[in-house]
Amino acid sequence: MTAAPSRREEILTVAAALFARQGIANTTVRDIGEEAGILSGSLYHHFTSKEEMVEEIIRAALDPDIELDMALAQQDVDPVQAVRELIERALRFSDAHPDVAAIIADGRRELWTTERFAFLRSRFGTIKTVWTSVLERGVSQGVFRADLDPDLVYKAAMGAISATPNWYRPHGPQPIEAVIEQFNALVLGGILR
Amino acid sequence: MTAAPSRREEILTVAAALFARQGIANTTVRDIGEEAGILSGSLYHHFTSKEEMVEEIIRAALDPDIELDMALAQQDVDPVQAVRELIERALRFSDAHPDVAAIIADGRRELWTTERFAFLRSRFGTIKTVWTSVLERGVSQGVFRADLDPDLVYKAAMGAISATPNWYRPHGPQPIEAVIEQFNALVLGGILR
DNA sequence: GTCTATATCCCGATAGAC
DNA sequence: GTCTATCGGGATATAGAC
Repeated sequence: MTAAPSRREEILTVAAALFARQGIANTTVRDIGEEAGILSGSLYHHFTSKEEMVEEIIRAALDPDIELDMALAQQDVDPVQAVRELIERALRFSDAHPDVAAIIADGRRELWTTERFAFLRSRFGTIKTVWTSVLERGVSQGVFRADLDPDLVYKAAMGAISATPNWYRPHGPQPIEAVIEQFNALVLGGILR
Repeated sequence: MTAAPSRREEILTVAAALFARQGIANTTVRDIGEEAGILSGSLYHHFTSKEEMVEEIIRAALDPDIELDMALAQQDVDPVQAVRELIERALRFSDAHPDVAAIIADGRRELWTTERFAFLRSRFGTIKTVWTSVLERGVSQGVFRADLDPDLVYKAAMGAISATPNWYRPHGPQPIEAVIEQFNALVLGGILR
């Protein structure tokens, strides 16, 4: 019962695929027009700029679960279980929104330094805070190794997760659950006392 | 007793810094000229194209230790020790050649799809083979977990390592040895039986 | 070896007809 | 809502004087 996609949404879908495959800067508005069956000039009836398309693509994928981010942080949840959920949530995002995951990972430098995408920095800042506070709690509870550097563990784990768009394909031979399983074993094995 | 750098080398040094900071596509030959104290047109007396600069920068950093890559693979080295060395070698590269590490990580899509940089694909293909064969040997020897997926472990570890240029700064507060130590504990803890 | 000057191309974006 | 036509700008690269 999904409503028929508006022309605007159709265009964003093909644009997202192009941005993910070729990178934002290497995708021209003429590319997008060609793929969408429209002339590049006509795109500007729907959008005011290419940047606006990028922003809308990213926001559409990010917005739905904003409120879930903080849930695991300050609580009295088991740190081990919290780490599992953080890993699963991040990997399921790459599975559900592979184009956006690729766009964010690949366009990192470009997006991070553009005023328009400041919301991305703050969003990932929040995610980092959640990770490190969970890790710190695990250390102080003696369930994670005492010599563990929460900041570095976050960077390493997020680095590995951010790279998944380079090789993971949704609906491919490897189910996302298997990837989650391996990541859980890898990360938890690496940090448990 | 290092020889005085040639003009060519001077230019490549500032170009590498710009490519690492701004990305290859976002760095213009005018940027490079300005930073090197030369006009953009004059750069073409030294180089035939911007691509040539990129290639020479990468090759200069990569070439020296080509022959060391295969050393750890087929041997009868202890798999645990081999993993330690693979991690250390990769991280020391990011420490010794931070600009090139950043250029390769950030320019991945662009470089990987350009004929001129096919040598990069083959180079990293070799590295992957070494990692996975070491991991497989560890599994079959019963020292690594039996359910471990060598391919995925390589991708995760390399993803984390490739992201280090985003946050690690040579000569910064954190010595590379500390980073190596943490990565070793993290990865080995994650894969040991 | 560097500068002056510019060719050539492609990009994002706009204006107005239909 | 799409097309025709094009502007204005910035990119790589070149030609020839000094």
